[in-house]
Amino acid sequence: MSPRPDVTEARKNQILEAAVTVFARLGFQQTRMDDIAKQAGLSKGALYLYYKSKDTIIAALLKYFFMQEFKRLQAFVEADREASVHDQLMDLTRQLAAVMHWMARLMPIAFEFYAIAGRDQEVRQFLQEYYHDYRRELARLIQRGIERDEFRTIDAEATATTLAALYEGLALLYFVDPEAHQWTEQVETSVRLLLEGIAQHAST
Amino acid sequence: MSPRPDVTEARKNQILEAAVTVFARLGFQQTRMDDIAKQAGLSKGALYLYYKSKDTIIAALLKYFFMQEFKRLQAFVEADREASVHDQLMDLTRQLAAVMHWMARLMPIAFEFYAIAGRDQEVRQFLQEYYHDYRRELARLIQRGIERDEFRTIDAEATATTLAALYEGLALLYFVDPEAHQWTEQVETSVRLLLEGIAQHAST
Amino acid sequence: MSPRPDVTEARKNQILEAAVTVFARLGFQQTRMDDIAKQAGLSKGALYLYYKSKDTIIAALLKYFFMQEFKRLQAFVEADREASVHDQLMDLTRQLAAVMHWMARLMPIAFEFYAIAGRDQEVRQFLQEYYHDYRRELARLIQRGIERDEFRTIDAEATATTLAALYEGLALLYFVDPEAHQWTEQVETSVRLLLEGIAQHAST
Amino acid sequence: MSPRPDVTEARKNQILEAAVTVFARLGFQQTRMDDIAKQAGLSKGALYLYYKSKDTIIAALLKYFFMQEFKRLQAFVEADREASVHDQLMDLTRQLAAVMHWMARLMPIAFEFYAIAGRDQEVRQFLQEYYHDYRRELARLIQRGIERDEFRTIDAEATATTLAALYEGLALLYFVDPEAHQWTEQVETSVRLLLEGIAQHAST
DNA sequence: AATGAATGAGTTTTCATTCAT
DNA sequence: CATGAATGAAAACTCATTCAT
Repeated sequence: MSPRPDVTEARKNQILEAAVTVFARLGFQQTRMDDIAKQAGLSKGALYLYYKSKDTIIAALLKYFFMQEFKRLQAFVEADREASVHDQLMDLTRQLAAVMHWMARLMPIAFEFYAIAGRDQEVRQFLQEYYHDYRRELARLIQRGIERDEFRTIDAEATATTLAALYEGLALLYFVDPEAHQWTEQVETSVRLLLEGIAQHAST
Repeated sequence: MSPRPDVTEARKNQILEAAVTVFARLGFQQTRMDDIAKQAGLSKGALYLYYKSKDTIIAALLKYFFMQEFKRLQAFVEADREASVHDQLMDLTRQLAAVMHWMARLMPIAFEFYAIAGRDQEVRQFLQEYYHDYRRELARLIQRGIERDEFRTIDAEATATTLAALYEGLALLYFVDPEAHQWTEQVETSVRLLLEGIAQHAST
Repeated sequence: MSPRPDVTEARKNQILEAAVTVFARLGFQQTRMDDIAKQAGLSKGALYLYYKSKDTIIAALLKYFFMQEFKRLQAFVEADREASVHDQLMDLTRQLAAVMHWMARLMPIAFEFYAIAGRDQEVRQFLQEYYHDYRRELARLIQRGIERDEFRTIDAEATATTLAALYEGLALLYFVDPEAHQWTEQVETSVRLLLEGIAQHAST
Repeated sequence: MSPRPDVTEARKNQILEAAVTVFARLGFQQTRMDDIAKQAGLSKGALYLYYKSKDTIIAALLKYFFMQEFKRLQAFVEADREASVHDQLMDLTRQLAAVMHWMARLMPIAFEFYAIAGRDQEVRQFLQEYYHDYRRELARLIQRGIERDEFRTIDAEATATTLAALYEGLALLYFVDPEAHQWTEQVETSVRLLLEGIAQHAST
């Protein structure tokens, strides 16, 4: 309605993206409002027009950050693919391996959020929901595999949790030491071991 | 005989233990030197008699913290047990599940260290060595399983990495949402799935 | 035309002048940043916008302080006066006597700089240059007196040094005990004694 | 009387001498009680058995420091010499030049005392007495010169002040830049100029 | 008398936040 | 809307002084 289109949303994202970049490099604490402002190409004052405080930026980032991650998974699962679930999961895995290097740059942010979750109820709750949804999507996929007789009659939920844990753990290990292994292969091998544990003997 | 025995070692540990407690609750940044001092039952000045700075305490904590963790694993692996490797790993897993609640309290510290590793070469290197050693111990155990024909001829290294990742991931998920599952069972189920993936068919 | 003119230079001087006042009263060490801020009519934080640290203020003050002093002398010497050099030096002396009371207030600052010169190469070097220039100006004047046959053929440099030493010493004695003498007369008498020592007999 | 001789005086001097050394190098403020203790070969606690506080040490030093200086002059003047006063003063001057290098090391302490005098009545008063006595001794000598007809009928007091100022000023200039001149000659030249100003024509 | 571990008040410096322009 | 100069609360760290041994 207003003659000028609402620039607010754009600015808020501009700030969040700047924040991601700087936070990833310096951490929440070491990052100055000036750093974010400079990275966003705005003045320090402008930040406060869009976010009430540094903490508000961090809180908004929490959602922005994990939302993006979740959408990737969801998009994958919702694509009603014709391939076997086994192949779909290997696809998902390969995709993960492919973006690992890029993700590692952002992982310090995730770790800081995990650390904060230990003392902040709201952050913890958000992460709980995130992981709940994340596992639900995986479980849905695995359930499909059971129904198609690709997998044994296992607990889809528990298996999804296992897979999610494996992904998280591999990402952590990769982050700590990207040179330690041929991670692309390692990730595939890890998931293949798991899939063999849940496969019908026929598939072995 | 000497009038005053050297209390330096004792004090340093006293401070580190206090630091663990407070850091876990408040995080590195939110924790004031006064908080550590109070928790240790010392004055702020006394802290500086034993550690040059807050950062020095954190650096000392890094070693103290992961060393303890590693010793637990090492003690387990070195015990030359007669049980099957499968049973040993399930034992290790159950032990992990048993201390998970206790560990979760300390995980924020670990997460902060991971976050710092992203920007501090020394911390990163320390963690690399830690995980390297950690995986090596697990690989040793798994290799034993292969030699005893319990497991298929798999890559012991890659499998150890998988197991380590699984442990880390499960600990993370537990930390975020301790109520989400019957974690004791979940952890066992997860590892059992993996073990089935690597077992000789005879064991299925 | 620009909305806000650059106040940096003004602020820096404002701070230096405040610093002179407070340092003279309390000394470098006893002076709190808050004292300078209050004296300057600024906040403590503002000080740090213009000077990196307390030491930076002190360093800037060193130059500001002695520069002013030197300019006074230089202005005097450069004025190509027609009076005899003897009369010019007596003029300079009377001028010194006149501002002595005002200078005494600032002398604690000078003394602190001298003390620091004992352990700081940069400060020492600055003072060396200051006194070098100071003596050179006096020597120039005295040389003029020799050329005009007012003075005997003496070493102008050595005499300038003598005069400078006399000035410094008298200022010191005045500072320590302003009531001890009729200083205005004392200073004139002292310099007159010296001038008689260097005068051609004709002037006796 | 007591079986053990009183060690208190010895200890107090031991501490003062240590203090002189360290203060000269580091300044009053930068010097830690630990530095003095170490230099004196005592423990920090021991210092407090003999001096109530750091300030008490500094206060005691003030007396110790200038007293030594004064004794040197007094010893010189009291020696009822047969030489002409002119020669005696030149002797005194040469003696000054000879110890200048050694004195320079201690001058930072003197400067700190001068600076403190600006804000501490007690210190100022002590210095006033010191310089009063100092000038009186010189005046006594000069008066002798007048009585012996070596000097013109000048104001002995004012001349003593002039000479004292000259000494102080030369010491200051030497301290700031020991390489600037052949100071030994400079000092003699300076005083000779003055003496020529006060001499009877006969002696010129 | 002597020690040196412990104390805690005091100071510099930083930086999120505000607000006059 | 946007700016960036100014604010001042907060915290790491120091070191003179104390006191149990």
